[in-house]
Amino acid sequence: MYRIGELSALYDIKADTLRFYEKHGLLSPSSRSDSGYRLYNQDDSERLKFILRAKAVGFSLNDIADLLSIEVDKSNRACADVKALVDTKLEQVEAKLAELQHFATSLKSLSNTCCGGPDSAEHCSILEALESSDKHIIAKQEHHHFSHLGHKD
Amino acid sequence: MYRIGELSALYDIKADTLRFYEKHGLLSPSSRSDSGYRLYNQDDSERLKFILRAKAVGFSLNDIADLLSIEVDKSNRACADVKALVDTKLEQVEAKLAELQHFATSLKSLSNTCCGGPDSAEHCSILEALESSDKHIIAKQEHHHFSHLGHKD
DNA sequence: ATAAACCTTGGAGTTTAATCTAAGGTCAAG
DNA sequence: CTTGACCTTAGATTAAACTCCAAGGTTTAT
Repeated sequence: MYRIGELSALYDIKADTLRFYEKHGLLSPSSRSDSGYRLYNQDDSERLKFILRAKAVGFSLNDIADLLSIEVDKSNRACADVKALVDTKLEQVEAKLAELQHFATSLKSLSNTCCGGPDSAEHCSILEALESSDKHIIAKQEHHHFSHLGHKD
Repeated sequence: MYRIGELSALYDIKADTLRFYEKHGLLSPSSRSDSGYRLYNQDDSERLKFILRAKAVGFSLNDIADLLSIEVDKSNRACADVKALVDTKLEQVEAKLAELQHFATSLKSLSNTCCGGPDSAEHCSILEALESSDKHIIAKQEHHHFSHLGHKD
């Protein structure tokens, strides 16, 4: 069992943030001490980890509440409803994944192209890298027989 | 050349948002009409696309300004500085990618497990799926020896 | 030439997600 | 048995990212 200060320290957030999440229905401590202190158990901690992960990849607290509601009213929802909700979120996640992979490719290409030395960065630009990675994809489609050289997804 | 209303319509955002981005140094129109109307060109439009993509994957406008600054002061920065900045952002992107892949796996497993029918969703939970996908990974790693059980990160 | 639909600015208001403040209760250590 | 670090509540304040409003100028179609 963690008190609010212990759990918040564990995830490097403020105790206030945990109270805020509780007020907004995202995470309630599973019990209270005799004196009213919040007591969080391991499941509560897992749930918090989920919330923080989802937040880190760009979901709003409302989005996260939607996802968590799948658990909360488990037996009150038809499986079809749950599936629809999950599939919608899955589409969002996969769209984000595609964007991020695009970003990662561009950043890598930028990092590799860049001399890394003390010269001016005349040709270093994210936008150029994004453009050239677009072009690279097109080029790859037209020259697929070179695919064994630096194959990327 | 696009006027503010045209560009905002193109990306389904408010004209106010474009003025806000301008005020905060993220995107300025490359020119103005005689009467002072903002005129955005194709490069401006690309830059906006980048901003919206980065936002969608969870970067703050400050983060995005950092990334764009790589372009803005191109020849004023040493290549080494650019490389350091890019590599920092790349680490962030790859951390987000890992989180998202974790999510996508869990959501897929949830979607597959779920009957999708009119029955109650007794066993449908994101948290369970996240847990079980964790366990799955561990199970795979320890598949040949059952000597240690309950190993967790 | 005048309405409708655009645009300008400055400034105020909203939403989301915290974060802080005040006034007090709890608990372990000296 | 008091000091200091913790906790409680309600409510105020902050920061980021918009979003709206008022008062007026511009463009285009009838």
